[in-house]
Amino acid sequence: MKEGPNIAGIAALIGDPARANMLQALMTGVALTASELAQEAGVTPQTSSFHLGRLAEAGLVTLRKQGRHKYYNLADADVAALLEAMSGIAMRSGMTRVRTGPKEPALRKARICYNHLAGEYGVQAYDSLLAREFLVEDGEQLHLTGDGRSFLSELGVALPDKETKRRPLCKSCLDWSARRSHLAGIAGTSLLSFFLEQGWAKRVDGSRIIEFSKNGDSRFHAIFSL
Amino acid sequence: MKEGPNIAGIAALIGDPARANMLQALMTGVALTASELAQEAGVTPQTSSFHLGRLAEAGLVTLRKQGRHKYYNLADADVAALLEAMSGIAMRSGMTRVRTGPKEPALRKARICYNHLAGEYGVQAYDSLLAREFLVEDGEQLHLTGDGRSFLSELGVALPDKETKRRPLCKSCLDWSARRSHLAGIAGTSLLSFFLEQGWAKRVDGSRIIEFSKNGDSRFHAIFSL
DNA sequence: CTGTTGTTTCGATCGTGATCGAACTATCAA
DNA sequence: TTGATAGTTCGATCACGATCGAAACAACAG
Repeated sequence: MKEGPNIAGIAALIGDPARANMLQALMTGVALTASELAQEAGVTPQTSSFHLGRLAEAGLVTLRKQGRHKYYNLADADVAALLEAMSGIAMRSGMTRVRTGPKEPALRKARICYNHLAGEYGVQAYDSLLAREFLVEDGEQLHLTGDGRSFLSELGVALPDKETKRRPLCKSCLDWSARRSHLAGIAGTSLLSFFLEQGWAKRVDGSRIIEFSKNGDSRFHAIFSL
Repeated sequence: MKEGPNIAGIAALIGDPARANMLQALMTGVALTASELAQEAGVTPQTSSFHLGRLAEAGLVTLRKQGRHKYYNLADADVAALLEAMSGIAMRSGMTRVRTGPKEPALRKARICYNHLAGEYGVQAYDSLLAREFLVEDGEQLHLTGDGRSFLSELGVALPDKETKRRPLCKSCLDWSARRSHLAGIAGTSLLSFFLEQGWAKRVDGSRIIEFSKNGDSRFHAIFSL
């Protein structure tokens, strides 16, 4: 009897602890199999299967089968952004899990968000590109300028020739820790890949933490100074 | 055993149909009493009280008592933004309520989001202010320029002298229908009030729809042209 | 003081949905 | 073929949380 989209539906979906754990695990950006996600959520494979079915049905995750495995991913950067936003509100509501480990500071510094770089490093890169007008904001639209394109290319960051509407080259994503935007979209993904390939940074075990080496850190700040 | 904020907590909170209805009702920006919200959600006052207690505890809503009434509001523009983002995903997931009424087009055109203007009109105003550099983006920060301030003042929009960190003058809010940003913050609130006071637009019953009069429409487009 | 209305607390009920055991279907490796 | 691993479907269980009746408390109007 009420107008509007069914908020409660997706919220209830994310509201289950097992599913929430799965989604958070997928925030690392890596594709995970059903059983890995079961492990991650602390449930048996059957229940995992049940939950993943619901998540896929709602379009929150996508899957591609490969042999006898099914690899799951977050459906979209939008979904990732939603989860980030929710993290932000959960944070300040004091609804942190009891054990707020020592990992958290590291998470604030640099972490992976779906498939791009977030945290202080992510925000700094974003602001730096913006300041030099390598990146321009136009409403919510975000565009890479000609200068910006050549800048990244010379650096060695791989970029596709042209962008489509479905997969925008640049996109801003809200950050729960810094309360600022950072770079998402294809360019964001490529940039993170670049850092990892150069060995300037690497992932920490199965968490979302990105750790910069001493060398990588100075390189990063040289390139993305303000 | 897991790091990070408890996403599942707030999601579960929003996931209950009754609470979701309440929150959506509060998206109109008006303060509502506990019994009005009970009506809105289709539950008895007791259950309403129960739910509101939980929502307030989690910091999703705030309340101020006035006599024997308790007026509830969304806690924050951030909460409103989260609900908007969720609407967006619920939309495209095809999780709309069975009866997708004729209201929806009107909602896309212009609607109230917490306490500011959203929809096509909101986006246009935002873009227009940005194009004339009355508004500048700086990361996620948003600033009103001197020109912008005098522009709005001359128009007749009331603005406070200075902004605090807690209540920023300008803020961008993501739009589920247009997938763009629109203006939130104090300036956004004042702007909407201005439209309503001038009689250029008015609310439709208890919904989120904002309806512009023929005169108001032409005035609006004259001011916020692109 | 006695009514009326708004809101809350308590207790009991009841339904929905998460969970797992068991059995079943795929895919691959010998 | 046999065996092993990944994933699913079915059915039954079980707990949590939403719900409401009854009764209390709070704020007002006579």
